[in-house]
Amino acid sequence: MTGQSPRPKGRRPGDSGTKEQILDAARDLFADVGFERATIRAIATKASVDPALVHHYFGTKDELLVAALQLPVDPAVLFAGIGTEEGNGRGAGETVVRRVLALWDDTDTRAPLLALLRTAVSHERAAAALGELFANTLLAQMATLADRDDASLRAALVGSHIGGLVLGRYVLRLPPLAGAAPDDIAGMVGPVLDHYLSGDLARPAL
Amino acid sequence: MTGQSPRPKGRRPGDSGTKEQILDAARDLFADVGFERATIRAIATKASVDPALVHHYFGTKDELLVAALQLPVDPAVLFAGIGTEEGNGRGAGETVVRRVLALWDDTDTRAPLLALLRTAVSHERAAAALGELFANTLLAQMATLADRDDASLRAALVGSHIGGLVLGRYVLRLPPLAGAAPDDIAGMVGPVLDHYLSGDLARPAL
DNA sequence: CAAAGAACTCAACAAACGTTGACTTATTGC
DNA sequence: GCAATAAGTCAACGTTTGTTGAGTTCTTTG
Repeated sequence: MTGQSPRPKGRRPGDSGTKEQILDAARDLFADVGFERATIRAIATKASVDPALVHHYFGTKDELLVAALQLPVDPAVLFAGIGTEEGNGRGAGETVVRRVLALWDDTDTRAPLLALLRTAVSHERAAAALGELFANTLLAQMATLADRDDASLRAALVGSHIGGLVLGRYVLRLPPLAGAAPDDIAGMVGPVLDHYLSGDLARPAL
Repeated sequence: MTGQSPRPKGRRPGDSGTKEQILDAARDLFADVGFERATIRAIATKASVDPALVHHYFGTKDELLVAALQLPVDPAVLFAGIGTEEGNGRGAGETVVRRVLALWDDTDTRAPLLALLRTAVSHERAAAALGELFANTLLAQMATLADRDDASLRAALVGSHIGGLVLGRYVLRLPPLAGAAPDDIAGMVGPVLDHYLSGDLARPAL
């Protein structure tokens, strides 16, 4: 092995999915080390590509960020059925927790979500995006509750509890949380979410 | 304004609290923009000091981080009384929430805490520190519950819920959470914490 | 009052960063 | 089949970064 395969110079024949490779690499690195430490050079290397190509496709690094942060999950699906007549009451919260954990336990979907969370905490723009995401989509799904005047507060309580769960299990990796089975967690947290969704906030029935 | 006061060259007379100024500046910047974007030069400028002095005192930037991350709050005080005979049952969770919010609403104590949270999400070392902090000190305060075999799980649930609350109110700034009065939040979240602390996790009394 | 050391600045280092422009190769439209 | 354009590499740019070593001024110790 003397010549270590110097990359060919021009365009590749056929349909190389290079653009997606770059996005995948970017999401992986954003998720692993956050926005600042994920250098364009590292992303390019991971995608087996020249750094200049990243700019050729996405322009500046910030633009690459917003391109990589496009959610692979429709949040409306996550909360589908919450607050409707059938989905209301017992089990709704548990279902949501189970869906969220399933999403985060799958390696493919975890990367972009972790990337979003990591950057949201340090990047003002991503924070706003995540905030709107929770506020709008969760609220929109709380159909039968939407007329209550405290609906957005209820949504915020639910969202923040789920956020804390994710933070503890996947970012901080608190042992009891990271080690527990999804069903167990859903069984314990779900009822609390139900309470936040439809219970009496002032006079809790505990 | 021709000569813009070039700094004197040697040691200052008297007792200049420069070391603390540097730590304060570091905490402010870590809290504002996170670890990576808080450059040593910016910290030094904010502290009205030469960048080299930062190294003179704290060595590498990572060492400055751990020095700045020393909590200004004894977490044991935060959870004092939780799980004891008097503090148990009604009101314990509400008290904790009120204490936590008071801490985060105070600008002086918020900076180092925000710095800790921001860096914990992107820095492996800070994440471990925050994790241990919650696990150990919260657990240690749950006196009467410590013999239960699920004590650490209960502590993790409480900690993650509080973490989510902080995340939503101070980092993402979700309007309903950021705008609510501390007492209102404590009234709604407190009972849930009580449930996590001493309620029946498997068969929730909702 | 001299010597040791702490506090402090200055100038510069090497490395890494995001970004750019010129160039080469394949594909597409007419 | 010939231009226009997209896909791709290469080498280099100007900054900014963390960090260092030498030098200067004050304080402390004996």
